Amino acid sequence: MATLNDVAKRTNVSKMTVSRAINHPDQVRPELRDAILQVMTELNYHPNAAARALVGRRTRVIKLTIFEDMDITEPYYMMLLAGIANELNQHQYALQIATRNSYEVGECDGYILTGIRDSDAGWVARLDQPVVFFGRNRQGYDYVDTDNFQAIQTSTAYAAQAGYTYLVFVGIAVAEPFELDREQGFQEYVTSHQISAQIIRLTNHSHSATAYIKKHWAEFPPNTAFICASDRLAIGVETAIIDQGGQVPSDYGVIGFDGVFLNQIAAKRLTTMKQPLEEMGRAAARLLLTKIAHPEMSQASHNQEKIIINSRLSVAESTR
Amino acid sequence: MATLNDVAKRTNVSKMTVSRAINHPDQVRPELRDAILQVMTELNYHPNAAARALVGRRTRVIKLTIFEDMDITEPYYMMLLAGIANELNQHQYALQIATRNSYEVGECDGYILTGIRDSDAGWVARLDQPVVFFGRNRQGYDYVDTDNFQAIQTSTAYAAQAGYTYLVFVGIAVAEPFELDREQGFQEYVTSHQISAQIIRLTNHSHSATAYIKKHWAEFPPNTAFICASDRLAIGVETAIIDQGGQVPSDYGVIGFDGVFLNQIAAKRLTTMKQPLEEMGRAAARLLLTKIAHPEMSQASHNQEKIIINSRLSVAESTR
DNA sequence: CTGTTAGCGCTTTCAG
DNA sequence: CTGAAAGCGCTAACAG
Repeated sequence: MATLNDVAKRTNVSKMTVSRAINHPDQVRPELRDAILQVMTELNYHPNAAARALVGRRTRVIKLTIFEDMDITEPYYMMLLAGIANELNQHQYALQIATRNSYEVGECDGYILTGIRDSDAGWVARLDQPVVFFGRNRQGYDYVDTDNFQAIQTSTAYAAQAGYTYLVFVGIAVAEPFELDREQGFQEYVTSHQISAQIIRLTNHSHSATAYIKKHWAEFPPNTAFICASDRLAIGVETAIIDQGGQVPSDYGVIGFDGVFLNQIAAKRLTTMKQPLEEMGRAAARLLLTKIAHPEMSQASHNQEKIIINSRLSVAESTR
Repeated sequence: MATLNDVAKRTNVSKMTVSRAINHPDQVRPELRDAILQVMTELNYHPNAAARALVGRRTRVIKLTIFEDMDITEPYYMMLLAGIANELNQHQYALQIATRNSYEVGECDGYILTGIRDSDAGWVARLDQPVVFFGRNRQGYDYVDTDNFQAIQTSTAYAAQAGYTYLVFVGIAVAEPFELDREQGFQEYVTSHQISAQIIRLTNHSHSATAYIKKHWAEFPPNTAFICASDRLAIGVETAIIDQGGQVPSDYGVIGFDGVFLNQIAAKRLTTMKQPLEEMGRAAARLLLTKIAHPEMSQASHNQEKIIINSRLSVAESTR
């Protein structure tokens, strides 16, 4: 491994000049600089990250939490991760994966947190570096999210306008902000438009939905649309309808949420509220890097920074 | 941030003694050691990773490649990642995500590679740290994999013994070792047992399978079983069969591959060859850490180290 | 068992 | 524009 010194000797300058050629190119005579750069590639020189981190107190490492209880089989997280990684890489930052046991192994310049539970509040508050959340949170941390309230209103309005006269919201039985926002979006829409509707809450598995819909089939006359809080639930609903002999989309509509992958797998490709996760990941990374670059910003304004990225209804074969 | 020196002063010893209390506890008088440990927690001292990396020439960082062209929506990768992260964390190693553009930002002690294409051969060969592949490879790198040949033979044998008399292998149209092994496993089984069979190759999307099966429906008499190279294809096959009015599993059997997640989503839960991905990830991490700990091992024996982890047939509702 | 010395590779002063 | 000195936090190697 070539060091700064190796390059310096070969070029007959001090290592400081080489260092400057890298970090402050304008402070070095152009021809000298070019000669140095030349030698650097010849020697395949790469600055030692540890040494830089030691002297500069910045590691160029960002940590992202991945927890076991996060249902990591959701392709969701991988898309996020890819978006974050790509954005960080453009800025020469590395992405490290943190788990509950390892968030303190090795230093970093900032954290992107997702899947945090109330019981994590303690250590999260003690983190000594800037933090960005993925998903709305009540603790006042900056975050990136989509507007869940408005997304479901859009889905619901679409179903209503397509002429479905009975609307069912199939939600996930968790008391998280994202879910409450979605339910509320549905509720307010059907109330203000005086549409017959009901809300059901299930565990987020396709078979929960299938079982529920079959069991309560009598409650769902033709011209019912199901607005689901995830594609996983939507697939289960679709399976149940087909199994009962219902016609999709002519008699029954199904709308999912996420649009990462499962919507493509469904027998009738799902109409779904598609979250631009790659972009959301990038936005989280950018926000964090900005906070790192401007520490005063994080301190001065105590108000919570929010980046809301719109989801888009992707219309397919499960609605008319 | 407390440093070694802070702890040393508070304890009235030299910082070397503190260092020893951490790294070579047996070389420090027990009572002194306990006092030091006590002060360390009081001061919330954590060794600086950069300083250690600088002096020790080991970063305690492992990089895992995640490429855009890897179809990262496959929950597959996330499971792998989780397994690797968990194992590394137990050994106080951090996991970093590398992309094609960023594999050289920051040092590491080793690489776990997956999704590598022939065009990557150049930079892969130039990596100056131990490497473990995920998946069999022709370039002679150590790897972790499941026995694809034998896994498909098991699936095929299961279908035959269940009394399905016509067997169809639904493969993925790529010329990768994993796929060739699977096809060969099928081929050899049906040949040696003189079973009527055919092989088809499709892009790995459920709708490719649905479309193909519907179009060629006449070729598949009752008592046909489909052995698929992925759960994604299997779901598509199942959808087609149901759509054509075929009975699963009484007249038609479907067997998938992977068993991560999609098998649960299918209308009839899939019988599938379940890869223990979390365990495979852990195994890859362990193998790599062993190579790092014993560099001589990597050099001395030029033969390729292989860790083969058995997949298990998980029987559900799509076969009788 | 404990302390001293030296140095990992780099950058931030401060002098030229 | 360029160089010399000092030090980031830690540990290996040698003394005691």
